[in-house]
Amino acid sequence: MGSTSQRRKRATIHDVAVEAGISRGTVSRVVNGERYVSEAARTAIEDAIAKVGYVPNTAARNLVMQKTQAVGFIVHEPHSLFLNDPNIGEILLGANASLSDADYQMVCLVIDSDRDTDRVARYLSGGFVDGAIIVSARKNDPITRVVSGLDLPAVFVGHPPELDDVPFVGIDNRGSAAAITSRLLETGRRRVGMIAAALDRDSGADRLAGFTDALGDHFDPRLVVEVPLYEYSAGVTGMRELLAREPNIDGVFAASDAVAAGALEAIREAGLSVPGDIGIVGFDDSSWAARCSPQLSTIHQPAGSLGRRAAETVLAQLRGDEVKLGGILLDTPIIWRDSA
Amino acid sequence: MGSTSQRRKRATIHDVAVEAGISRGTVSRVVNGERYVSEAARTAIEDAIAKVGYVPNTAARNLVMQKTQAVGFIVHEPHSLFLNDPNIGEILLGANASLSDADYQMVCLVIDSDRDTDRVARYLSGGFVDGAIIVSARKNDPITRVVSGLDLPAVFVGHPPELDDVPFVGIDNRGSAAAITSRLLETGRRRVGMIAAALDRDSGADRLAGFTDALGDHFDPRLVVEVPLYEYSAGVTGMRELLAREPNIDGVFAASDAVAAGALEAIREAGLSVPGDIGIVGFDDSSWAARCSPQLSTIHQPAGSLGRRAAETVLAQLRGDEVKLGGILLDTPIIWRDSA
DNA sequence: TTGTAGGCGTTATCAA
DNA sequence: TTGATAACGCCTACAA
Repeated sequence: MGSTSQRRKRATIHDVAVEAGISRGTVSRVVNGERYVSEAARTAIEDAIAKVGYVPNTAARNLVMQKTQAVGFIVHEPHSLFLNDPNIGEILLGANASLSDADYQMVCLVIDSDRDTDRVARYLSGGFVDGAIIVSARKNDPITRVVSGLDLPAVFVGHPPELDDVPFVGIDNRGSAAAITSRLLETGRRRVGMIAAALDRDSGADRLAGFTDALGDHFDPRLVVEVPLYEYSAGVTGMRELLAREPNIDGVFAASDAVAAGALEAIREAGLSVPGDIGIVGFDDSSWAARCSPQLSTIHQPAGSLGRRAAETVLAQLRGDEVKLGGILLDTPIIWRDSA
Repeated sequence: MGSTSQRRKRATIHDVAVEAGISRGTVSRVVNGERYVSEAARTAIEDAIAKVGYVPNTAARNLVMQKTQAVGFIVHEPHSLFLNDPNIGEILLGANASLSDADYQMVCLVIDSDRDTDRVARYLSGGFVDGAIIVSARKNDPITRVVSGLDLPAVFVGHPPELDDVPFVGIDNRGSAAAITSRLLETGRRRVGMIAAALDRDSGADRLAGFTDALGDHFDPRLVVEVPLYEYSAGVTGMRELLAREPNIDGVFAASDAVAAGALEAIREAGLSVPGDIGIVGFDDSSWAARCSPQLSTIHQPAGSLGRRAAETVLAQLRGDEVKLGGILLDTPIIWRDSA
């Protein structure tokens, strides 16, 4: 028993016109709800539409209208990050909300291999979308090249590496990191270290820089351990390493909440207490933060707002508004809870 | 300083043809790498393409080719679920992998409101995709109606409510739930309860049914507490309730790993130990499972494979192959760890 | 208020 | 090997 039920050809405006005995022009008017259509014609056409099961072919419409009412949301992340990053989902939802309000369809394109990169580049070039929101671009990214070559209205979430004259929305990772580190210092901790992650990316490097800023003369490179990704497991190993290097450590800035959660685990397994023995702070204010015990003191990353602002920025470009190049930085309040 | 750099009109095949002094037909052949083009013509055209910055308009191509090489991946979930469900991401990646191999573009459409539903329905009808993969359809879902009205090649992930004669790929929630409950029973637990979640969905209802099956005569409705979603916080409250109803409970089947993780927290806060006092098992084998302490005994849900199989199923339909209606059920091995 | 016809950017058929 | 030319399905002046 197969599903081979003759896939019948889709009805076109022409079919409707024939069925209703009225010209295609008028059918088109009815479909698009325009004025100047007689009641008689309208009902006849509506009947015909129902009868032949007509549904407009948007691709054809786009071709003639030269626009698609769609915006691409491009996520370029390796598996593990895409699945674990607590922010991407919120950014996506925020962007979708704004786009949806403006009656634009968000089309999410996932890049997970070089083949994907090429195909997405083609897709973008193909005129399927009127604009693009790009999350976590890489340096020397073909996508970036395509976008600027086409001068497709686009906005980046996070500072695109090596690109300064493009609109982007992000946060001040460095300043935020410095702020929460200072706050941690103010609680009287003397030996504070950092589990730095993702140093190959702006966010990671900036958070480390902020940490360094805040420590000033007290900065001790031995108290910084580097891990590859913003991951729970990286937090565990990172913290173990830190403890090995400096058993008397009493404060830790983890590069993200997930890392902090892992660190908590390592501290617990070492028989130490938080915040008693060690004060620890994270970054993101993701669901990890409230779920840990004790709950994490952290930096709030306004992921939903990032998505919304990004969407609004491309929408503005689409409208033809002036858009300021360079970054829009959103606020990142410190959320002080129990872990420090 | 605005970004108002005259968005110049995109070059078309026609422009290239004029520039190269050759007909559009030949240009098209070059673009599509066909044979029977003289070297001279080819290089002339390639130069012209580079000169005018030509990039094919895929929308136009699709119109005439009557296909798009794209498949929609439709996620219909409320915010919190979409962000927290550990499976969706893996399903998406699995589907993308298969689609990518077949040189299809996956376009992910997120439905987050009624407006979204309508727009996605339009998008699907619009001829932008050749097929669709639908995750977590609702009963009486407009999307489902559109898909079947269009008879667009489609496959569901999970059993679509009230629909039996459509292809879908899923797992045997009921059997799996019964299996792990039995396994828990075999460890000698006498008072075992369940934190049942998402009973308004097939997966949730089936897991409860499986639990009931396994318990047989020993089933005690007082030991089942219902929570709305597969969430950590639901696990915390659910477990507290269970403990309140039956302080001597010594076994728990949580409807998902996230729920189990929450239950662990509630058990800890009650001063009880796992697996000493209470044995607990989960469902999903998501990242929660390995992250808990003790690590969770659970059912492995093959999310990546679900995505791949789903993609292969629509790809098969696209090829015109016979596709068996009804479900393909994937294996769900028990992963026995430390929590029971 | 309605019909006609041209064009959107490609591909594909068929002569040349 | 190449060039016309007709679709593809739709919108939109323009004319009636």
